[in-house]
Amino acid sequence: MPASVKRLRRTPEEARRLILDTAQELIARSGPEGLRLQEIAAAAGISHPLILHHFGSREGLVRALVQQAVDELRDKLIPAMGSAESSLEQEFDQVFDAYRDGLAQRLAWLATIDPTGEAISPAAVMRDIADSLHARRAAAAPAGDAPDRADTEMLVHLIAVAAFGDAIVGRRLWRSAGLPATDDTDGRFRRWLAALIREHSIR
Amino acid sequence: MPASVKRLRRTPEEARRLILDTAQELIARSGPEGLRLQEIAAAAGISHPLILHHFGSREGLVRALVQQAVDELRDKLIPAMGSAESSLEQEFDQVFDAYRDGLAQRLAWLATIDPTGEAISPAAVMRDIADSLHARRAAAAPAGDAPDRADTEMLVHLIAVAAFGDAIVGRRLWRSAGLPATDDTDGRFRRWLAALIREHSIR
DNA sequence: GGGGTTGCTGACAACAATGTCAATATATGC
DNA sequence: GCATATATTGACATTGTTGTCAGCAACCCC
Repeated sequence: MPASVKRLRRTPEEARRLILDTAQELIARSGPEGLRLQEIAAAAGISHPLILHHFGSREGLVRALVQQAVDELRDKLIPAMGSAESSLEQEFDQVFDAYRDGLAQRLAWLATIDPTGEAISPAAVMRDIADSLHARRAAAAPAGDAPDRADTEMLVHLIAVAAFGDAIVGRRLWRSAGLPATDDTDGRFRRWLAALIREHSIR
Repeated sequence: MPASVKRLRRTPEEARRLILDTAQELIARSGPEGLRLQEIAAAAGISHPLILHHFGSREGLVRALVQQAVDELRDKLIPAMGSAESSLEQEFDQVFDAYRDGLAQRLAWLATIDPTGEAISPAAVMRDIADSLHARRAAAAPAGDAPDRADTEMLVHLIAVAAFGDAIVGRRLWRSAGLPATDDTDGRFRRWLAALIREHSIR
């Protein structure tokens, strides 16, 4: 009759991971609007006070989710834009794919939660990327015709905002343009953009 | 003694406008996350059941807000990209400015609420814009060298996603790049992008 | 194996949010 | 003026959500 209740005991790190991953899945599926502790707990197979135990409050969980999204973006973007060997087209695929699985959605959520952009650490990701790309462009350019540093910064900015915008409203826009919202259309846009950039770099 | 309670009686259209405008302001200020009927009512100087009376439910209000955002974008974008006389730089300013006052934020909210993009009317805005721009490019091009229609579609898509992405994460990215998040930086990016496009169009 | 640390849970408290309803005030038409 | 229609509201019901707390159970260390 003791009905011995088996209870799983995780390390704090495991528990946090489990909770964050579950919350992330829920956000990717139904958006951050209805992110409830009970729902996360049910999906993760735990009780909701456990979330409060590990994150202190709902806001603590939100902060952790946002921080994870920012870290994830950085970890994907730096290798994507830093590799010296891959072609521009391959890099673009990596950058655009980095936003999949709801990452762009979570970042957009962050933007609505924190419109001013003060809450999260700046983390000079873009500068690192610009540094890396600029070094490659300078090396590739003919002697005496080194590209402008500002030009590289603008280029990085364009790729970043375009990839982000495309991830969020791209499909919608294709439909609105009367084109099929398919992977093929996505790919054609990436290749077109790569061609545009290459054309500009060569001058 | 009767303390005759002055009661303002609006037309249904006026009431809906008041509610929508108030809600919109609140969203622009503190994001759509904490959009509560009581809060809107307090800011508008009405009681919260009035909102339910005019929109049926909270979801009805959200639908109306989203529809208004889409309409607003269309009404701003078509004249911005359709005018034949203005320079590319002027057009860009109009397109980028169209997202101000929280419009981009509301559209991003829409994207998180309705990830698939089925809930709202497609409204072939992008096709109309592409049509208009394509006609101008064809007219401007030398005979026998008409630009590709697909090229124009890609161009419109690029401008749209870049402006949208810039509106949401642009400032954040500039900081991350170590550049000042100012109007000047914004303007330099727009002009740089305009130059890139012009360079491409001339070929 | 005994004791301490702590991950974990069920039950409850407190509050907030949407939605309902009867009543009231204001406009309009006659 | 009077009656009708309806915009508007205060009070209430209901439900859901975050947060608290005491106690239970798993693991570690001696």
